[in-house]
Parts: sequence; C-alpha cells; structure tokens
Amino acid sequence: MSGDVRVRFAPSPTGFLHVGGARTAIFNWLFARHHGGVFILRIEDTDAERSSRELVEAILEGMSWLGLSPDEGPFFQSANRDRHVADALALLGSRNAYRCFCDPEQLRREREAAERAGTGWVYPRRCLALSREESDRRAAEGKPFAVRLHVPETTVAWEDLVHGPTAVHTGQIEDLVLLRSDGTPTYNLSVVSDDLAMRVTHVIRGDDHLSNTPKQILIYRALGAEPPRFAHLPLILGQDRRRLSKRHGAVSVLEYRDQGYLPDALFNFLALLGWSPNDDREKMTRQELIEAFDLAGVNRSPAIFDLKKLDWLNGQYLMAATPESLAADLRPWLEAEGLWREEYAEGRRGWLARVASLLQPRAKTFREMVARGRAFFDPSEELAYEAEAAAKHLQGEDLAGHIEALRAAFETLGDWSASSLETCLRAVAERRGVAPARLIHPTRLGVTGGSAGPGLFETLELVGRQRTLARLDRLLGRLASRTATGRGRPG
RNA sequence: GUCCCCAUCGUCUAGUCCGGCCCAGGACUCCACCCUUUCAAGGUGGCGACACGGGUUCGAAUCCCGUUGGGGACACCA
Repeated sequence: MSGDVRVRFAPSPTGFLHVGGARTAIFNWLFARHHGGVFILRIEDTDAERSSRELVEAILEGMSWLGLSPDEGPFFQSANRDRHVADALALLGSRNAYRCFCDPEQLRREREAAERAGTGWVYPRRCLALSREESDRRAAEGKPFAVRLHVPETTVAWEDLVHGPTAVHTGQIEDLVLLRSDGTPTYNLSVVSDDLAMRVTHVIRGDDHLSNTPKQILIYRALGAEPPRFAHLPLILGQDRRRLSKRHGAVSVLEYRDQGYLPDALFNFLALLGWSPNDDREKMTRQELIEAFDLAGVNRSPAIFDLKKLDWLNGQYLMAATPESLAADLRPWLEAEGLWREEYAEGRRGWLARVASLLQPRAKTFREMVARGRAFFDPSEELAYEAEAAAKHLQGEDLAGHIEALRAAFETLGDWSASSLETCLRAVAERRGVAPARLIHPTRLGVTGGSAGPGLFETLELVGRQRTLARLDRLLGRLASRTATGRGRPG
C-alpha cells in the first residue's frame, strides 16, 4: 500500500455548516477512522467578500458538536496564497498555462450574449495564439493578465471510488483561469495546490464537484503530480427533490442542536443517508459505523432528507440514554424556558431523572420533552386546560363530589408514592361506586392540563402532594362555578 | 443550449459488480389489532416498489441499447 490515508473536509465559510456538508465531513471522518488515517480540516476562505469570521466559527462549532474533530487543522486556504501563485507561475513556465490579456468585462459580455442565445460558450483561446515574445512584451509593459491553463485535447479518465470508471472528453472544458488578473488564485488551482501540499490521498466530496474533477486532474498532470483517488457522494435533496436549501426548513446542523436533537443521532442518521452497511442495521454506534464504513457501500443516487426518520432515530437515542444523562442534558432547555431550579442539580437530581425517565419514550427531542413535561416543571397550579380534553372529561354525575372525596383522601394519605396513590384512588372510586377511570381522567386534566401523558400515579408522585392538592382545588373551583351558572363551559 | 451523473415501496435502503437462492428483504411514515387509566413505548399484522420500451439469455431488479423522468455542472465564485 502506498502510504497512509489522508482525507480532508474543505468547507468554504460562505454559509453555516449544513447537513449536506456535515454528511460529507462524516464520510471523510469515517473513512479516515476506518483506515487509521488522518482527517484534515481546511477552511476555503479565499473569497474574502463572502467569507466571514463568524461563519468560520459556526462551522467549527457545528463540527465540534457532531464530534468531528480534525487530526490536522483547521488550516486556512488564504494562508497558502503564495504557494498557489507559485504553482500557477510554474505552469506558466512549463508552457502548460499561458497569459490571457483579454478584458474580463468583454469576456463576460460575450458569455452572457451566448447564454441569451441559448448556446454554450467557452473562452475562444484568443491569447493562446499570442507568440511567446508578444506575451512577454505585453507583460513587461505592465498590461494586466490572467493565467489560463492550456487544456489539451484528450480524454480524462479516473476510477471514481463511488461511480466507478469515469471519463470525460476535454472538448467542453475551456482553458480555465488559474490566476486572476489581480494576481489572486482561483478555486481549482488552490484546491489542487493544497491537496498536493497536504498529501491528500482521497478526495471525498459531493457530486456537485464531479465536473471539477477532470479540470483538477489536468492541473495535477500539468504540475507533474499524481492525482489522488476521488470519491463523489450523491447530493442530499429536499422533499421536493431539489437541492436542500433554507426553504426546506432547518439545514444548519446547529439548528438541529437547537431543536433538541442529539449529535450522535444526527451523525448516525446522516451516515446512513447515501450509505448503508451490508445488513439491516439502523441504529449504530460510532465505533460500529467506523468498522462498517466502506466507500463501496455508498449509493450513486441522490437521497432525500427525511425528517420523520431523523425524529424516530433521535427518539431511539433518547430512549437508550440513561435518565441521569438526560436529566443533565435537559438543563439548558429548562433554563431557556425559565424552568430550571438549582435544586435539580443537587437534592432533586433523582427527581429530575425520574421525570426524564417518564418523558423518555414520549418525546422525539429535548424541546418536546420540556414541552411535555410542563406539568412537572411548572410550579404553578394555573395550568391551562386543553379545551377538547376538558370538554370530554369535565362532565358527568357529581364529578365535583368525586374529586372532593379524592382530594380529601390524598390530603391525608400517608405514603405519597405511585403505588399508594393508586390504591387510594381505586378505593375512593369503589367507595363512590364509579369506575376508576371516572376519577383518573379528570384528575389528570386538573393536574397536567391535558389528557395524554405518563401514568397518572407516577405523575402525581413526582408532581408532589402540594401541587397536586392545589391543582385539584383549582379544578374544584372550576367545577363549582360551572354548577353555579347552570351549565358552564369548561375552558 | 452543452456536458456529466442518477433511476427498487411516499421516504431511507438490501439485492445489481459475480444473472437463477427475489412473484423483491429491512427501516421510517400511515392503517388495524394486542397491551393499557390516557398518550407514548413495545408486540403482531397490513398497505406499498424493480420508471418505460426493446434486446441478450433456458432464465434479468441484476447485462446491453434506447426513451422518459430527476439531479448536477458549465465564471477572472467556491
């Protein structure tokens, strides 16, 4: 084998880290880990106009949240400009590139005119016809020039690790600019120069770079270098089969963090988008993913981002987590809602963990967990009743009397535990000659404000006697006013 | 317009390289039932696909050609 595997993820900080980029990063990372290689992070910040320090930070933050720490870097492409320029000049010296004195504005107009006419357009190589002497003379005169690669008439072929044998005739490839007339290097040159300098062995990137590949291979060859191996990943599409964009909802990985998804779940989900192990495994640990990952298992067709499945997977991770770790993860969410209390970190740690264990199988995200756990976290007795649930459960013969009896029994109950509460409620129901459900549903509504949720007795235990009684009092008040007005409407 | 890529349930996919084990398997979603104080979770079952047309072959989801459909790229952006 010819040396160790070295791969890189090379985002340009012209936007946040979106799920497509994250997936590319994950595949690179997985490939490196699988082969015991090196994962390099290179920030392609050569477009000063569109790049920003904040976006660099956002990308770094997104990667670190996903646990994608680079073995080398982050490197900044802009720092390598001198080498890029030197490489371009070397190409000029070796006659693989030539000076182009054409006016960029003029070329742009020609291109636009061709586009309006509905035809393609490539640079007509006017300056390639210039003699060496003429070119040197104009340059010496100080005339501005760009440096263009002289694209030979040939067929560029490579063995793509995802697509298999791939070949493109250079007939449609124009003599691309390597150096702009202001002396700055362009993308294709910089990428090749850096990948070469960083001794990258495998370029794993999105399908949108497929058409850049022959251009870059041409640059490698002109530089007298051996190109790396290439692997092009299918793109991730939105529900409408178009390229994923903001219109499709959350596309930044940090948005998923902020919506309450676990990094391991997103990582797992993204790893399975466009790749699968050769079996039916879905929920896989990082170690399992590393062991199973293989570029040969990458699909060739684009995949649609399915939020429902992510929700399911995240739910699986939530259910697999220990209540203690969930309780710890819940803190920032509770803080954001103003529901955090210091005692949750101390004396009531166990209580929080128990609440988390009740919410665990019922929520897909942390955000949902906090929303569903309102009855536990909210100190007040003023919970709003869900209208539909109230209409359904706050009715029937002498409901106030039943609740009154239940409240009295609860007030003097010795052991405030789920099992004891259940025994107590069932006894009251029997004494009053009604089915337990006649008490259970109104009680749940009174204590939680809704009709769905964890078992009532566990709920009551954790809500505590004080709040339970206060909330039942409020319910009684509601029932009394209803009776007073004849037929009041709940809610 | 030109070039390139892709094509299995609504979605993610297994199977395609090395045709038969596939009247196509798993998962998400949806539906039903079970469990059950509700909602989940869990269990059981169901709906649901080889884009189309030609070949090659004893035999094709798998190989070849074409059509259609979808996507991407064509900058002195990255």
